[in-house]
Amino acid sequence: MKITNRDIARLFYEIAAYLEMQAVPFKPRAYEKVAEVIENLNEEAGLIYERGGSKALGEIPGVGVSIAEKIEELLRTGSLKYYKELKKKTPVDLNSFRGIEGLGAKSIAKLYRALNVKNIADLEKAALSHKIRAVESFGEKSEENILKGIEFVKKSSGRFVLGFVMPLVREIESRLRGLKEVDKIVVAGSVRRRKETIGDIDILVISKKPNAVMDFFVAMPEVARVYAHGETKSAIKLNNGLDVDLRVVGQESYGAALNYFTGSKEHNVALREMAIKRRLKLNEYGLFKKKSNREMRIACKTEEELYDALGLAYIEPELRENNGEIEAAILKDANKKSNLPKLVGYGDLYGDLQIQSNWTDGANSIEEMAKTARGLGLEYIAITDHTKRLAMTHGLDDERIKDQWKEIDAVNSKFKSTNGNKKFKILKGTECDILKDGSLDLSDSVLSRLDVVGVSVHSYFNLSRKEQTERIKRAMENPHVDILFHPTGRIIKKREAYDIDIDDIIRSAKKTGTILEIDAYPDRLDLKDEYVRKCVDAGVKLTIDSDAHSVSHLAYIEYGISQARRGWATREDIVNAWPFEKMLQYFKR
DNA sequence: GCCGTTTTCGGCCCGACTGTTTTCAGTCG
Repeated sequence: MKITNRDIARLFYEIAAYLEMQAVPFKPRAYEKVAEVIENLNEEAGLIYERGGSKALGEIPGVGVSIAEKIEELLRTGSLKYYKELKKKTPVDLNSFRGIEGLGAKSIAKLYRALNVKNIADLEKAALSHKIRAVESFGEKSEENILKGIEFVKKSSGRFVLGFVMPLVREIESRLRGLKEVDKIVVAGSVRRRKETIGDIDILVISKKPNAVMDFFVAMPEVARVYAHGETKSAIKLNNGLDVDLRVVGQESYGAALNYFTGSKEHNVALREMAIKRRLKLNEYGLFKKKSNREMRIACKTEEELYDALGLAYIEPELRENNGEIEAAILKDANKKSNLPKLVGYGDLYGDLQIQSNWTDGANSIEEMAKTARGLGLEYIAITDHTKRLAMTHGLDDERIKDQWKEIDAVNSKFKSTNGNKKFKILKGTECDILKDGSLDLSDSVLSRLDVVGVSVHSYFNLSRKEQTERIKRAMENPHVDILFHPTGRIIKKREAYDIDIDDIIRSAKKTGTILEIDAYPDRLDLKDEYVRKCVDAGVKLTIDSDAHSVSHLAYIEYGISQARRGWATREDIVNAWPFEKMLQYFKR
């Protein structure tokens, strides 16, 4: 089995937790740090090792002699003795506890020692029978919080964050595309609709020799289990727990099959009802018309044909949730036009307005972030490091941020001198903390000198709905504030959004001219699609930002665009899809 | 266990909240 950087990082995070359980000093931080570095590496550790052996591994920041040896052992044998020994000492299933807020390694260790709690099922049993409150340093309240956490985990389990599994999806797709027996391939299902989390992967292939495709598919190295291995359908489970279905259809039903397997179920049901009204029948094999006791297949080679035959404009996959898209797609007889919006496109963004650098908790320098962004085709970025309230990130204060401006000026003039014709600009920005009372973490005089001011909440998540809403509204009323970053604070599968009145926030954004962000980081996607649509309807402008903390995160902006499209947003709704000067004019002056 | 040097070992992002205590450990960002 090939060991990826993700595998190594995950193992090191676990080692850190096991060491933490034993109260080993400092080592946990060392493993955590190196896990983070490896997770964000641009090159696979396996390739680095092939190129330069353990010496090259040692050049990775955070990797010393001991960790280089461990990576080497992992790459060569696929497992790690040190990890196994640690796990033997406290044999708890760490992954099953992930997502339970407030329960860290030390607490898990205590519960294991006192009650032999090894996984989330044990934990739930212990909490329900009130055994946890009897353990030292736990009480009634902690028991309650644990049960709440378990509820949250149950709700989000079994699903995968789209942006985190997409690299694997694309790898499998391109492998299959490379087979000579494959004529056409599309990943359908919720991946194609770009849902924020996916339950499984549905792949559709056109092939005249399906057996060869299926044999290859079930024999891939990541396959943990084969559920089915047939001529038209195979199903597997990957070693990361993700289920993948592969279906082979003939060219003649491709459009209908793609539509059927893309879903959503609700969208398909509504389409079938439309077909029935027109005396047609729609299924995964085609759209059929009855003619003198025989069924005739009409219009199924492409999805466009299919929709057209039903009197509809083509509906983008991101909209197919039966949330009004079918009604909007109805073609009016005279000019064949529909009410569907022209969605913002995947190549439509000019810039990125939330990026962290190594001035705070980012991994790369301002110049490195800028170069990578320019390589991705962007024309500008804003550097928006944290402010001092976020002590852990060594957030900037009124003085340090001025030092940062000097560096930004220097990098900007460097770009100018070395790239005369190609324009690229770094804007001076901030991700300024909103304090408990809605005031801001930088002075107004500093804020007024920035090109772009983003504000966000990182503390006091538990305020009442009223207090939290008022707090954020007060921040938006500040005349220097341009953007509210990740407005609801949710982290998918990890943390619920804080309690706010989103409609009130949107009204206030409209009134104050504040832009709301679609944070594109894969497990944030904040605002979510439903709220994006509310903004679009209310005429509140949006921005799509990567929230990158390293150069490898800059490409995440794609998932923010998906979220915007799922929220029916057009180019007109997204300020960083506008020409630069037009966007600047929209910012509060 | 790593790093940065003061080349051989001391220091390691830190402040605030929460729930448990009654002075603090654990967790989070």
